[in-house]
Amino acid sequence: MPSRPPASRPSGRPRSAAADTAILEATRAALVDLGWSRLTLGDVATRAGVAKTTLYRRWAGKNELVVDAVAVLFDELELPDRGSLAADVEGVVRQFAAILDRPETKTALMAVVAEATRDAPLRERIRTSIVERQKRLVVEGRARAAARGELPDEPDAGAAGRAADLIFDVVAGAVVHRTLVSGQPADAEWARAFTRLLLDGLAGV
Amino acid sequence: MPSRPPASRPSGRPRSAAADTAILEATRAALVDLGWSRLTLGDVATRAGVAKTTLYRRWAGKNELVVDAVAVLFDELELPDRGSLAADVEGVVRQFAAILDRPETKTALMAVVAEATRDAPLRERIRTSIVERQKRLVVEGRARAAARGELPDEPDAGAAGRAADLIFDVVAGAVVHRTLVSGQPADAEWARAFTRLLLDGLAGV
Amino acid sequence: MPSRPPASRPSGRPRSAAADTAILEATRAALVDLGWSRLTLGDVATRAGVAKTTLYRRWAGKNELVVDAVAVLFDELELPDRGSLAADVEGVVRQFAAILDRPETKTALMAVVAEATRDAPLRERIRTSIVERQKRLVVEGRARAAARGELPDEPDAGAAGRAADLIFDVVAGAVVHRTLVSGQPADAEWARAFTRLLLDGLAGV
Amino acid sequence: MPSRPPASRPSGRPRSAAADTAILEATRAALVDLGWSRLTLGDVATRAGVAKTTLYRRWAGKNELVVDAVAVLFDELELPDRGSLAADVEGVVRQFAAILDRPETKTALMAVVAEATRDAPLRERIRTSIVERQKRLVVEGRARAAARGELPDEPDAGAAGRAADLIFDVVAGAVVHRTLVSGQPADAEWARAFTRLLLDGLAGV
DNA sequence: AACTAAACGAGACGGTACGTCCTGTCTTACG
DNA sequence: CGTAAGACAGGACGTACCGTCTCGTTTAGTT
Repeated sequence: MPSRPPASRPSGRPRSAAADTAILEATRAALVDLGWSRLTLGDVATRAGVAKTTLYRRWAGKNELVVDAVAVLFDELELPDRGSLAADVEGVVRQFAAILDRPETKTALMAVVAEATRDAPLRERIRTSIVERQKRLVVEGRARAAARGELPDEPDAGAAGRAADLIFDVVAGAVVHRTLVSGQPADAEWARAFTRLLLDGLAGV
Repeated sequence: MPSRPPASRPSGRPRSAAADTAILEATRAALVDLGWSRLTLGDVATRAGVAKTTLYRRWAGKNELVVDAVAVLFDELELPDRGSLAADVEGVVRQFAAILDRPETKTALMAVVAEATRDAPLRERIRTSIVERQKRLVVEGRARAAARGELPDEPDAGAAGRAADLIFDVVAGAVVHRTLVSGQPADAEWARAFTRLLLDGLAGV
Repeated sequence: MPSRPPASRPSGRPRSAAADTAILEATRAALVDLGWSRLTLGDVATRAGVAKTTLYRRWAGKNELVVDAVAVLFDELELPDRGSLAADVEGVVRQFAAILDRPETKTALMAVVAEATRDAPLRERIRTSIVERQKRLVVEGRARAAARGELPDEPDAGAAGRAADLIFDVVAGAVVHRTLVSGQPADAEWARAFTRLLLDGLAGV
Repeated sequence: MPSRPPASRPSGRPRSAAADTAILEATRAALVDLGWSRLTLGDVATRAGVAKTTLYRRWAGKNELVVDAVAVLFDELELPDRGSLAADVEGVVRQFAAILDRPETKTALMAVVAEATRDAPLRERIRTSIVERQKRLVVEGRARAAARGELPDEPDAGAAGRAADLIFDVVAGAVVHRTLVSGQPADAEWARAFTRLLLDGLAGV
């Protein structure tokens, strides 16, 4: 994920692959220890046993580095068939909450989102590295629910996409807001209540 | 909102009230111009025509100052009776989206939330200054809907509180996620679709 | 000697005089320990117990700092009446050689002269801080010799100035070249031989 | 002059002779453009169209390289018979002044001398590459003057050597000090005045 | 009207991190 | 094995802010 030079002819000494992974691991460790705002690239470099130049050769700055360091954590999310739409939703909500409960994601996610409000390339990086990548869960879940007959098929691809976007924003937004803004745990009880609301709507609560 | 000294004997020159408002205005202006991360307290002081000491006498640091400067913007939210629960929800969603579209809130809100993940007093300040203060909208809206017969009464106060919390996280989280994380506009069409989902649930979409 | 801001109204906290002297002393100590090329301003600041900013607020860079730190050492030169022109010359030559034998002058003098070849303000600083200030020795010595009848009076002030310049360049240049370029000690024997050459010329050797 | 490896078996690809001269020329060009302190070996390598490794294989560092690059310039000095000792001295002084007026010598000579104060091998390199090599001029000039009967013969070789050292330091030192420390031109008038002083001594001025 | 005590502007202070530059070494592929 | 290319660890650079401090100067409310 670090920016590569034009992939023409690799002349000179090649970049160390070990450095890449060491830097990303060091970044996550530093996030845990220091949080986003007190994390410094000099410290990350030291932790990784790497010179600052090596780090700056690969990433433009703190934001880009942190996005890459954190993005991979969201790939843990999976959607095993739990038998019903409600169980699937509840399951993924609790997985997502668990990831957001980690100190490295907690401190980093909102920070890079904040930075991204004034930095379009960073916004794009977040979108492709995190948002779009996890949207698969919604698509998969809806397909499974449709196969079970719990939801109607959606023949219009455009409408299906918009619906997936909406659902993703609602689910992810609710969990993020609960844990990071309201500062309350998204525990089992909350996941159940949220799932009921999502499936049945306000009237059903 | 700036921290006052123990209100014992006000001896010596009193603090300038003009300085307070000048500082908060300068903070919002600096947020617009520079964004959160490039805002510096020295610059805010200069813009406000105030010495740095004056600023630090009132606020502990950047985070506290920014929370105070931004919190007031959310007080613009109101809930006029638009005739139906759906119209009320859609209205408040669009108001909230409009506030989040301002450059000063956009850049500041997620930044202070990120800082708050490692700073309990700041978390509390956000909760009381912003979150709890706006939760009134949910309570009011539900009461009105109950009066209209659109929603059942909720006799249990505890359950009502939990439901309000949940709904607030879902609504606010969805709008925040849509605009700041996904980076898409929460426009009229989206507000309508979100309202339908919130009221009728997934099955109804 | 550090550059002062326009001496109008001293507003704000005044500069620490202690910092000035601590920095200059630290500079000389660092020159002794490290030599000119390995001296770093960060290290000088640390030795002086001062922040780098404090140092840069007063001096534009390494060269200016070192000139000021070293210039004062040349003020030790004096010209007591030793009874004859030859004795006076020999005395001042040996004093000058002793100063140039110190590690801090040895490493610093030629270095700043080298830098000055591409930096007119620095050249001027060296001229006024060191060269012109010590030229007094030549003027004084010649006056004394004239009083003794060893040298003719020089009625033309312009010619006297040019002669003083020439003599100064010859004396200082010879000692500097002997010690720093040829790398030989300007000891008593050499001082005597040089004095004889200066007074009597090549023919007399 | 670049350090050669033990002259055993020249196995493998031989070193490029063209590289040596290209590097020395590039060094002189860089000295003219940048001066000593801003000259970097990376830049010299680039100018010479050579890799840094090639450069480091031949010279230990900046100082050694610069001494070699500059030393050759002093070989231009010659001592044609100008008919009298005075004319010979004045001629060589003006030649030497002309060489010191070049930007590459001006900036480099004092810099390497300064470095040499803390680096014995470098000091030796300067002595053999520059100082001792040019001392021939003094020896030759004195011999010619003796042949003309302007100076007495010096039968004692040791004394002759010491006298040559002294004269060299006086002449070279005066020109260097005049041009680089005092920052004044060693022009024709100055050369004439200096020559008179050197030949006749202070009393004769 | 004079005194007192805190707030005020200005800006220097000791620090920390920045992102860049250069050094001297190394690791590739090529000749 | 020499070479061009360029990545590497290390370390200094000069700048920007931080949050604190020390000045001299207001500005209220006592005395």
